[in-house]
Amino acid sequence: MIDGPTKTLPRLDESLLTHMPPFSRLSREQIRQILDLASSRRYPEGQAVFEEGAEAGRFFMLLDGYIRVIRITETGEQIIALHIPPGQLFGIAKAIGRSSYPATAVTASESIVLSWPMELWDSFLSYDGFATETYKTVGTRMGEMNNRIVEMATQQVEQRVANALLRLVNQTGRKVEEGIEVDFPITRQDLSEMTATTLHTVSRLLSAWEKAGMVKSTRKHIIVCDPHALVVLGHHSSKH
Amino acid sequence: MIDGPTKTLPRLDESLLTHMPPFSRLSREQIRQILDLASSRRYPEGQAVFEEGAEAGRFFMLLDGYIRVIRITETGEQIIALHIPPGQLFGIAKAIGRSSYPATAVTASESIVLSWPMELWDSFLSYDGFATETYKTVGTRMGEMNNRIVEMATQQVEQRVANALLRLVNQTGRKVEEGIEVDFPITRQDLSEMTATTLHTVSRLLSAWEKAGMVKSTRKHIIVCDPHALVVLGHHSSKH
DNA sequence: TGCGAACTTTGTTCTAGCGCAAGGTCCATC
DNA sequence: GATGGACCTTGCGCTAGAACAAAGTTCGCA
Repeated sequence: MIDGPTKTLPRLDESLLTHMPPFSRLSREQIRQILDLASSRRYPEGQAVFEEGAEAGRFFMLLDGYIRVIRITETGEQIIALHIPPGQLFGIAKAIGRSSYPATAVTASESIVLSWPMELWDSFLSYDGFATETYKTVGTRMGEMNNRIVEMATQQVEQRVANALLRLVNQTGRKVEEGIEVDFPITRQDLSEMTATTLHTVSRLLSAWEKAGMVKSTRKHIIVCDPHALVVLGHHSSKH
Repeated sequence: MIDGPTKTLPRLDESLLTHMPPFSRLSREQIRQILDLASSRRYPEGQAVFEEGAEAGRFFMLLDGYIRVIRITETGEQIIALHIPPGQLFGIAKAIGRSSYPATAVTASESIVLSWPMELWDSFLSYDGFATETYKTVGTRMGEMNNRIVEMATQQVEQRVANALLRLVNQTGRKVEEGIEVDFPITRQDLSEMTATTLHTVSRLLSAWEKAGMVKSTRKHIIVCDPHALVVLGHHSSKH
């Protein structure tokens, strides 16, 4: 079966949303209403869901997969701003008083996404708990950005990469035999775009950490074996 | 006359708020109500209005002066996150779903500040235009943080300092005979904390720019004479 | 009017990590 | 099962800018 770009998948079940924070205080009927207004769509890995600067016509909830929020400079460099795990809203330009998307959203792995027309935003705000949860999300993301600025301003590359990797496994980690694995395909290049360094430096660091038994990595996969050791590295004072 | 810490200055005039965006759509009576609930206070230069991590008991509006939003690392380094010009709300933790302040606010020059107990926040949200303007402010600040991350990740020190200086004169500049002057006392150290570099490097850059006739600076004062030349410097490609 | 603290300048040395280069490995596709 | 593209590794030299150092300047205040 082939899905057209904005086609709806087989009827969505209420249980999809009942445990997602923005909707968790709603009744089954309310959730039914919300689902009936939603489009759902599957995106293969690496697809753009929306582009920076485009008119913010819809807002989204990630049901499954991972979203990478990126920005691109005039000179073509990519910066990865954020990874979004399942269960979160994204593309919520209206929540920060914008009418266009401030960044590009790309799937980091195959993903299932719900979306609604932005015209419905104001009506969603009146659902119990929705506004609160939304602004909490905004606050969290702001906090993350802030921490990132502080990190980039004060820490060495090794510490930044260690911290970025820790954040990834904390937020999106999947337990495997040897440790905790980042739950989506990730390259050295990706990590370098998250930490403002080069893929070469990331590669060298991962090699060194692998020799020290702290991580294990293969093509596009990274397993953290000894998180504590990474934490130590990450806290390692500052530029002294 | 000596003001106690939370004392109210002589009765506040409605005209103070009528042209501030968050309140500009309100009637004279509504503004009167709001002012009657406010405390106003004068802070000398360099005073903390609130500290990172403290319980967010009040929210604020800057009437006059400048606020510097800073964060401090475990190792004691300061990062300047933002400067807030008169007419803006700050310390609005509730707007991003937080119960504590995410950063420290210090006056960059002598300032006059209104404040209200955070318990009033929800009631303020129902004033026409207040919520919209507030979330726009949040969005703008998020955008600035985002740009800063991109800048730090892709640009050289010289470009970052040039851009930071341009932003300062654009947002807070005062026209003087020789050009545009930053409207509050600012040291090389401050500029370095805004751009993740050292005061030495900033000093060298300013010296060079002064020789080239682009700026004029004295102790704690910087005048930009040739903004266009700085713009050119700031856009100067990237790390190539 | 003289002292000390805060701020600024400028020179020199040193290094983290980037740029460049080359080669290796994995994987999809035909 | 061969070809090409995407991804990864490693070595080496170089440079932006931090660190270190020392002296000069401005200002508030006793």
